Amino acid sequence: MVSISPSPAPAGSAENLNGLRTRRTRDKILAAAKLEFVARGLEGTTMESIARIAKVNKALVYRHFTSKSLLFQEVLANSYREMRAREAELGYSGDPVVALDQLCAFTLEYYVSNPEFLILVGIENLHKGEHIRRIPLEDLGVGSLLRIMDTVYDRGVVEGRFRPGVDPVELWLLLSSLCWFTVATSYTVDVTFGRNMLSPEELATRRDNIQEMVRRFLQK
Amino acid sequence: MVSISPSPAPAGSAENLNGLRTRRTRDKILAAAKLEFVARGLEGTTMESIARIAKVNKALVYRHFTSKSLLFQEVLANSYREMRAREAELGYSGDPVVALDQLCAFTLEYYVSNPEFLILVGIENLHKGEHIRRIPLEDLGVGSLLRIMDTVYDRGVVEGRFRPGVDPVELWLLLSSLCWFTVATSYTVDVTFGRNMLSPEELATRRDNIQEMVRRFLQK
Amino acid sequence: MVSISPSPAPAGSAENLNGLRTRRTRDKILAAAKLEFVARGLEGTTMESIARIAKVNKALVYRHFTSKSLLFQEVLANSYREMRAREAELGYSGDPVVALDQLCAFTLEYYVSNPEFLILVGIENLHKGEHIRRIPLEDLGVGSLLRIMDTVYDRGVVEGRFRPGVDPVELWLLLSSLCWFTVATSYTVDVTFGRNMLSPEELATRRDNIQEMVRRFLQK
Amino acid sequence: MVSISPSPAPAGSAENLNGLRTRRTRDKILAAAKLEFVARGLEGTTMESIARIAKVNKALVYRHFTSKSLLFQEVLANSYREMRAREAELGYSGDPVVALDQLCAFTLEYYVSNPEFLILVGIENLHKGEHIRRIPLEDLGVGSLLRIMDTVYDRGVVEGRFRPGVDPVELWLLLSSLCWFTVATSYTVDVTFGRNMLSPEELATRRDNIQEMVRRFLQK
DNA sequence: GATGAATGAGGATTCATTCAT
DNA sequence: AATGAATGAATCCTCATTCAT
Repeated sequence: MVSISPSPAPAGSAENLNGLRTRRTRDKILAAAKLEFVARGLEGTTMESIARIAKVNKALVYRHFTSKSLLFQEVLANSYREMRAREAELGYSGDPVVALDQLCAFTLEYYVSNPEFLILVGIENLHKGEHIRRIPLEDLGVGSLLRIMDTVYDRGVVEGRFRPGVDPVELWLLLSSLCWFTVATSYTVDVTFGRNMLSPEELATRRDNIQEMVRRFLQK
Repeated sequence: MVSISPSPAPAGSAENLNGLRTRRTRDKILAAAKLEFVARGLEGTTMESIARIAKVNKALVYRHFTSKSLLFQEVLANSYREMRAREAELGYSGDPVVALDQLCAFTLEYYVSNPEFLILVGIENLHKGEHIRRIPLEDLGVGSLLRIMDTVYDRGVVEGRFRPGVDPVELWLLLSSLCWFTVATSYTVDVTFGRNMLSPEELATRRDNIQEMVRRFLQK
Repeated sequence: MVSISPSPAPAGSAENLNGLRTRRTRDKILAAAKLEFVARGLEGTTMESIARIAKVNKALVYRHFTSKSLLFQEVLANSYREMRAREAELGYSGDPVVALDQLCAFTLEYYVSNPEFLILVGIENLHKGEHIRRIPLEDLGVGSLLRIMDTVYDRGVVEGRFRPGVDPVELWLLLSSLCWFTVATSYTVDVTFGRNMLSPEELATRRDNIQEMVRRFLQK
Repeated sequence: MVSISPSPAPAGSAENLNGLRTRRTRDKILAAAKLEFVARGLEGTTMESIARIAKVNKALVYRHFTSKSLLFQEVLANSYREMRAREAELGYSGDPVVALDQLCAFTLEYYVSNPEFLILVGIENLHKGEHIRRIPLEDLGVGSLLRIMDTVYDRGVVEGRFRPGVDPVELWLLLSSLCWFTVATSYTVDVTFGRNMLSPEELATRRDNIQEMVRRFLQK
């Protein structure tokens, strides 16, 4: 797992250069791998194509990541980390109802804008979670999200705007469900219902409905 | 799944016997293929293993289904047909609110009991819907479902128990979302949230919450 | 292991033709594999080259023999079988002393003329016997050889020409040792002693000395 | 094996320290290489594993030995040198018959205790002697051995205890053969004859028989 | 309809070796 | 002397698919 080294090394030192070179190579490979895994799936992706896209030698990919499985694991971990980082950046309103709306909007927005994340997670679920299981929990870090859920919900209850007795995790899972499906099943829904869930108009409606639904769910 | 026609054939008729044999062979292959596709994914499944499980020759699989892609398409179509058949069997209450609860419960129940369906659909979405696109629409037949949605919703509106202005399809997509996620992301949610969404207790809570959510969504 | 089918099939029958085709293919592959294993060793040999020499598709080699390791095992088993067959053919003199001479001469001759056998066995010993361990014992069949040893030695003792108390197996191992080294270490002996043990003159001397040595070993 | 020169170097001399370091590095690599070549064969051994075991960088192995082939050549040369050193140490009895017995015992003992030597030589013969050919003859130095053979045999002839007319080299080759086989084919003999030639009891019998055989071979 | 044999095109992984520092 | 990064060429094995019967 790449962690940004906080210790600045003397510029020009061999160690540093090598470190930098390594970092850059790793990142190039990770980017190429993500691209391919998302586009072609785990089995559909070849180490060859990853190497080609990253413009490095195939053997180098192995030197850095040991196997396709571990490479996927790394890509997955990175995707979780990225999402966590985004969440952490967000500033939620002090008004719990507004904050809830923001949360709905952000989640839908994030899923729609980052379908790769859903695809990777979809792949992982089809593989029974065998990769995610090996990722250190802190790398998945849903902690910040749960803190947000807790804060917003508690405040809403305290202010008398939300009914008590709802499990914030459960609440988030429901909220997430509503956004997830929109992206994760867009192709089959498109064909079966003749409805493109990802068109701007549909998305706007969906966002409104999701917000409405969640809001009503918490009303007293 | 194609079920063996119960219509009695004249005993001893070679043609008929052959027809039966063929039907049975097709079904054996389809069953084996479904098993494998669900267990190993599209690329993870080999025609060899399908043939082995179906206890037929590999070339025979080709004779019947032409290619792996078409075989998957058939398996997928069958899964949709099967679900449609189940829906058609259901009897919904005359009370629209109760009917809505039943619909929520049935959908969650069906997804949980038939994760293969979600897996196949998940695979299909990861393949950008390239197979489902080629299935005749009437084979997918969501028609009956939509009729049910319309009927229930309209009655609820007429009876003054549901607010007007909601799109029944949209309603169903939201309802489906809430059930889908539970099954489709169970592995990753298990790891990230340390919560087994498929445990009986969790499922009961989830069902209650889904019903509550949908009910409130339609309240005036 | 190819065993010659004793049940004659109707000529022209598909089953028979397939069987024949299979047999011929197997044999071609086995011959090519033996050639390569002997020339390049186990790791030095590629399945590719075996296929090329046998003029069949590489995948076919796998269809027939599953893996390089099993293919080597088969080649090894065949070599043992061949040698056993040769021994069985031999007619030994009724005079035990003469028979012993014949045995020495035959063994040296066989090793010299079939260095592939020694090479394969050499490879196998370098691999700690991992392949031969899996060959059914009857396929290795040293039985006939041991019967010969017993017979000749016993007669010699009975006739008062050999001293008693020698273990026939031990006797054979010693005899074999003397012939084996000649072939198995010819390259290094050639360089270190500047002596080509496989030249005709050297071989003649060696044969005489081996016979002399074994004869004297059994003298009363 | 190159042993570290005991000649004391001026303390603190950088050059000397470097020389020592170099020598030690070479020796570590050679030791690791021998270990691996013996355990996995020439093709089975990777430069990577040698470097890992020697705890040095892979490129350093190349700096010191240029190629795997040359490294093997060096390991082989060292093994020959080592054996020669051992022989030189031995003190043989003045009684030629006793000396002969000692020679048999020593050779068998040495082969049994140093199977790596036989394995390396076995590998080399499977490679048609391509490495040993490039080793300077004096490094292989069988000279001392031959001098011993000559001395012992001549004395035996002079004393009238050995028959004349035997080639001492031939004599040694026969003697060596009897010991060699015991170690070099132990795995296959174990399986085919169900007899562990390397068990202590078997070894004792073998030693006795070899001595008996050689003794009788030289008797008048 | 059904089968066993055969194939071409990969695909993951490894390895001896070289390069830059 | 010593190292970590990088590479080109294989190598074993698999698989969807076709052929001959």
